[in-house]
Amino acid sequence: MLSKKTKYAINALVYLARQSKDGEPVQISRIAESENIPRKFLEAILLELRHAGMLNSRKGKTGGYYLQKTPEEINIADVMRLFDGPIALLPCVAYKYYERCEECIDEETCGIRSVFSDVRAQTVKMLKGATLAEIVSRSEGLKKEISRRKKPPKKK
Amino acid sequence: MLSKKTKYAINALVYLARQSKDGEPVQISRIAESENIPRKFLEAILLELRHAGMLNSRKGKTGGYYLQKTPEEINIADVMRLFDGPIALLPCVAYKYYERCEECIDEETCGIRSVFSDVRAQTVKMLKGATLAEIVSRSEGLKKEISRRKKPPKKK
DNA sequence: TATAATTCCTATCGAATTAGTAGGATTTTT
DNA sequence: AAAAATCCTACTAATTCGATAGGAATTATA
Repeated sequence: MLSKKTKYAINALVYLARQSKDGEPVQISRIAESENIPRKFLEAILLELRHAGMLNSRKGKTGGYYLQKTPEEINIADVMRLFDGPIALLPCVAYKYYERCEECIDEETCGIRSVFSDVRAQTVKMLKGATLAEIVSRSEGLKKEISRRKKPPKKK
Repeated sequence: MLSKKTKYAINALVYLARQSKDGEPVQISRIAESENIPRKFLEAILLELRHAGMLNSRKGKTGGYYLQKTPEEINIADVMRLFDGPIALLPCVAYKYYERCEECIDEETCGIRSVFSDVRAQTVKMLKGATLAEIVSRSEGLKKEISRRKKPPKKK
């Protein structure tokens, strides 16, 4: 499961993708209240996102955070790696965080590894496609579908 | 990432799928040595697998563990759920372990949830297909491929 | 130029989880 | 009766998670 940190990070990023028109900074406390995230915890999270180059900030009285990249360039895979580490379920199939399984007898012929290698490839593919833009778009789609269902079609 | 417990469990199960001819029990200490798993830890793991109905055991001098189901019937998804809980990355897209995200504002229109729902579906599908039989078969396939590469084809 | 409001940053903390270990009870074969 | 295996409960050290505290630095504005 995702850590709360990662979940909060994604929610904050999506919020910024929606809110910040023309890149105007949004205050931490505003994001925290809107997204039900503990203020101080969010502070630490946004800081890390800035260090990772996804966000930028302005200090002082009119300060706040805003996206450093476009919503198309920020994806869930990168956010997850930043806070939770590898997406792979086994260290021996991770790409950036590769590590041999200590108990492993023969990595090359390991059927377990083969399975988890496939799982990782599929998952990474899907999570890279999950950009902030894609998430916002999906949400819009869901809203439309629901309002369509609530207003039943007129009789002929 | 998988816990060591889950990894050990899978390795032990695959070992049993390979070793136990005609369902003869295999001793814990033998599995532990062969698969590089701490003896006492493995003891606890096998016990859980028995309680879950995947293994059975015989006590006493000629005792040990053996598969309770066929290698086709035991899959990685079930083992992971047993030790690590849900396969879903968000509680709100888990099936058996469903839980609302506390911070969530509207589950129905959540684009994040939509993405992770897809990821879960794909992952579960792959992990259910990953039976002990499939894993052993993949391993055999890999062995053959390697030996083919080492003996280069004869000249015409 | 003071001050109010914001981010920046380090340190700390309690609770939960992980990865085991200890030790003896129970069961079965010889 | 002894040997050898599983069964079962309890414990523990180390790490991670989810946060909080408190103040330094920065910036707009009265």
